[in-house]
Amino acid sequence: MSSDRTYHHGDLRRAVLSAALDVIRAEGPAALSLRDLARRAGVSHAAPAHHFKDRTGLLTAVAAEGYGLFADALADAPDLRERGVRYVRFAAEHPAHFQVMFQPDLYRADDPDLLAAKERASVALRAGVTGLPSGGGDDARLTGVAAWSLAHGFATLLLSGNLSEAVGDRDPEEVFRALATPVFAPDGPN
Amino acid sequence: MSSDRTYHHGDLRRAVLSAALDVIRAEGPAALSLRDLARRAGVSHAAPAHHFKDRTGLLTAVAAEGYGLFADALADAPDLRERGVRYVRFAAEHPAHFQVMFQPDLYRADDPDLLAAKERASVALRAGVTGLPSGGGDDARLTGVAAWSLAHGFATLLLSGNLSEAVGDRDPEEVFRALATPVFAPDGPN
DNA sequence: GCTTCAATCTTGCCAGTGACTAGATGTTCC
DNA sequence: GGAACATCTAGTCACTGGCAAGATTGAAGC
Repeated sequence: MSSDRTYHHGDLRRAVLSAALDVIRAEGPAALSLRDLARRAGVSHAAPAHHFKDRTGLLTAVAAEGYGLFADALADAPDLRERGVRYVRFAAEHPAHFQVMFQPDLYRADDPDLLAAKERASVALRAGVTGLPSGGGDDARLTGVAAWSLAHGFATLLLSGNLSEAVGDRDPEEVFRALATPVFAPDGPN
Repeated sequence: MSSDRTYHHGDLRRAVLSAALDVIRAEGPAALSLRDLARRAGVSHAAPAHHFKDRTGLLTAVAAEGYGLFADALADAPDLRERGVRYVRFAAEHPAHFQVMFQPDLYRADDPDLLAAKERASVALRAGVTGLPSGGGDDARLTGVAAWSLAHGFATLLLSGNLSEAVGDRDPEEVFRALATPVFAPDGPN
């Protein structure tokens, strides 16, 4: 942070994006105000518009960045259960991104950058499901959706505060690993 | 709808609530505007405030109503899998309620009416989990969280449009029943 | 070095919104 | 029929998103 503010900010795009993530994490996407973000960055109220066009554009950028990070986080998971663990970990570490990503009415779903990142994530998510013992048929697809649902449900319930009682002060990842093991363990008990 | 509008609306509270559900279903909670709802109901812009105090109050009422309907929908489910099916059915039939219920930053979580309804739903959700073969210990709690996560994940992915490919034109309930059967069937295979 | 040009940022403006206040209207109950 | 109350209206204010016009800066070409 340079105190000698010049006319040009330097990296306003990242500054606004980061401030937006802070606000979303703390108060949810509904509390986002472009003017507030501009004030935090120390620029005029119309400056962010040049980088994001409008409020929806900003949220689209958040979602796109989120899907990119998501794809990276899921890559190279050894098995289905571990992929679920990384899914939960991503949600816990990037709650703002995660929240926006799965509320399509907040952003422009047809944005090219977003579509590309989402496709990358989709590939990373699907990889390995077809390598299950049940083969690559309809069963495998159902198994994939079940695994996705389990991880996604745990992640969203966690972020909405609905698991605070069940998880307690334990690491959410570990709780998920424990409950996921009997469900689709590659070599677990049962 | 009476065309002979009188000074008193008759049931403005329900009219605003219903209009709100329509908007949320179509465009999400972010698109809610109290003034728009007032226009739809044919009353002045400040009329809804008497029934809901403010925007947050309206969303609190939506969440409270949702938890009440939710508790009713879950009551008397024969087994854990069927409870999951009803969970998914509720989300599909009441998408607006469901969306708001699980975004606590939208409403006042300490509202008495809401807390009462949520407690009812919580009881209905937990009932039967302790009656599982694994007993009432920590395993049962994990199984309960797993079942909840599975149903909740499927429901939210469904509402966010992420399962349109996997579900196709089939009934979501049936798809869920199919994928849930091997996971925690009361008397299924394995 | 100087000019041109595009990118970035500022200022000013407008319509729409949420929230508040004071007052008007209708209803209920005695 | 009149008082007390719930409900609705009208007016206002601060704030927001979005747009347009202009100012400032940095970079590329000559």
